[in-house]
Amino acid sequence: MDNSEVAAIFYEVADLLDLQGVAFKPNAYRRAARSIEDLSEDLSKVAAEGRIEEIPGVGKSMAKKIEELLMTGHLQFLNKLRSQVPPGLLELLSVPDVGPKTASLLYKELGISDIEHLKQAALEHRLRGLKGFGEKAEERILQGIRTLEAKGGRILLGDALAVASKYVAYMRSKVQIDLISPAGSLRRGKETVGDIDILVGDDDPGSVMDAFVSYPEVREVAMKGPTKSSVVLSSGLQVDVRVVESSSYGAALQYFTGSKEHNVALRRIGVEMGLKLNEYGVFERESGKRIAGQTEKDVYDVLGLPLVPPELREDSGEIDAAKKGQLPSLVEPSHIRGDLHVHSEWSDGTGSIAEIAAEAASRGYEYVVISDHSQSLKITNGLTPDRLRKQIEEVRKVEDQLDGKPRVLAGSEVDIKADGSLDYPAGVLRDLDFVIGSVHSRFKMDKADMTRRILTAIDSGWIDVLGHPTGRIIGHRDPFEFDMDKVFSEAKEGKVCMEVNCFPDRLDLRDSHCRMAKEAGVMIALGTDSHRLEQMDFISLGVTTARRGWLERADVLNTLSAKELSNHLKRRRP
DNA sequence: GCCGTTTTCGGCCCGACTGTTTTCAGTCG
Repeated sequence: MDNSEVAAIFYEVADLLDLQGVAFKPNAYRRAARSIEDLSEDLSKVAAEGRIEEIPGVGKSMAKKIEELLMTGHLQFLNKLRSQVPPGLLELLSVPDVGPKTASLLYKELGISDIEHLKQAALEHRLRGLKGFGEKAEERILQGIRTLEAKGGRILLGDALAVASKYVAYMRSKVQIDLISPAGSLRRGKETVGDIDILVGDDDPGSVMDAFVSYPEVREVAMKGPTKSSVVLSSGLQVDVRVVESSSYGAALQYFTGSKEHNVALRRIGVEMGLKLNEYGVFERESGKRIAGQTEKDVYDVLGLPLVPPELREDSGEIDAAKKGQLPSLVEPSHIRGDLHVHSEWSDGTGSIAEIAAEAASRGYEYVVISDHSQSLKITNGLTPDRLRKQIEEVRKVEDQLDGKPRVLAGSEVDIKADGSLDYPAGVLRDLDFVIGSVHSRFKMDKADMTRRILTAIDSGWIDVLGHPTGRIIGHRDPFEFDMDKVFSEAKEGKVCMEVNCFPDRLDLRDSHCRMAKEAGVMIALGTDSHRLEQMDFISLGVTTARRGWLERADVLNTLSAKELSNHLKRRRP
């Protein structure tokens, strides 16, 4: 039973308690579940060392339940709860506008215990007799079920950013707006987002709202109030906008950026100081006097904290770090001096080496790594040793023509075969400036074999970077299993970097794994895995992921200058 | 069920919007 399984069980307990109308406990379980998810070590290890109760939000009672889960794989308490709540009632909670109160009411009054029956009842107009239910409520629930059936999913950060910037540009074109910014999980840079939040600071909310709902791609206006509106786009994506007076913009931006848990923690600090936080500002409880709100920094200031970067606002240790003045100084886009993973037309990319080099130069990079696929990956037109030698000649030629601005490194994304050997012999690898080793096949190997496979590749001494280390494709392929602790410690030993593959549906390593890698002393290399020139933009998604993983400039390989990089690479050739 | 330089008991974040209410409960973020 791993951490995420224990967390999932606690979430279920919380929902079941909610359905029974139990107060406060549900949130206690949710808080503990979140702490467990964020834990950077195995729960079983924490348990073995008697440190379970050190997990935030876990006390005696939950510690016992965790131990029971780890020992037996079951939880009596959960079984009891399940027997008290009809199966299926849980799924009702996933319907928008159906919360615990409504779900229990539906069950008690109409015996409804799953979405299918709810849909039937709504279609037959059997809901409108219920207390608090009218025609509208019935329609809303039907609409909610349709929305759920239609999408249910979250969209990739890269896609959401594009939608948001288009939307913001539209609103700006329609009406004069003082201040506007995406907020929510989008601003925090989560790898996927469920909806898009936009915050506006303006003293004329009416016209902003009108502009907002007039966006051509709006399919449905779900709600429209004087300061808050919500629409569904034809893609099914929900977009919320909130308008506050410009003088409250900082407080509101803080508030709507979240995360919810981060904000709860901040308000708790506020309460201790006799302050009240809301989207309009920070107020003294006694006098009601407003003491901050213009900027986000002011809000954190009056709480005695430095400004916490949005990417860290997950209540996963950043508040403590802020209190102690130990927030990391995060890596920034401007620190990045090159792209370490780019495909050309030699394999399955589209750009020529000269075009890629020119693109890198136009981005102000000092270097770029050409890293096409190796020979086994036939489907990508992987390079035979012969073609690779020719490509290296071409790389040298282009670099000479540009007088080394940028430096163009001859690299390869070399396949790590099932036995851990590399797809080129040493004689070929020796001619390369930069080697990314990647697993592209046999993802379903068992954990021990996959661990051995990766360790063998690292131990070869040839690879500089382990490419997309977990192999996941967000929403399509789960990460493959291997012993990350072992791999990280071996990588540290061999001075091998882990990649953050910046491709929008990879982001691999992910944020939390970056943090683990840093703690293990492993450097991160950002590579866009570009197959077209414009995809080199993806570097910003990688920087965001690195920031969410608490990485600083010194943790990221591509913050080195060209000279430092080549020294680094020279040092570690076998 | 957790937690505490005000507390080991008594709190537990806060406000907008909707629908159906004739003053507010439920849901959401």
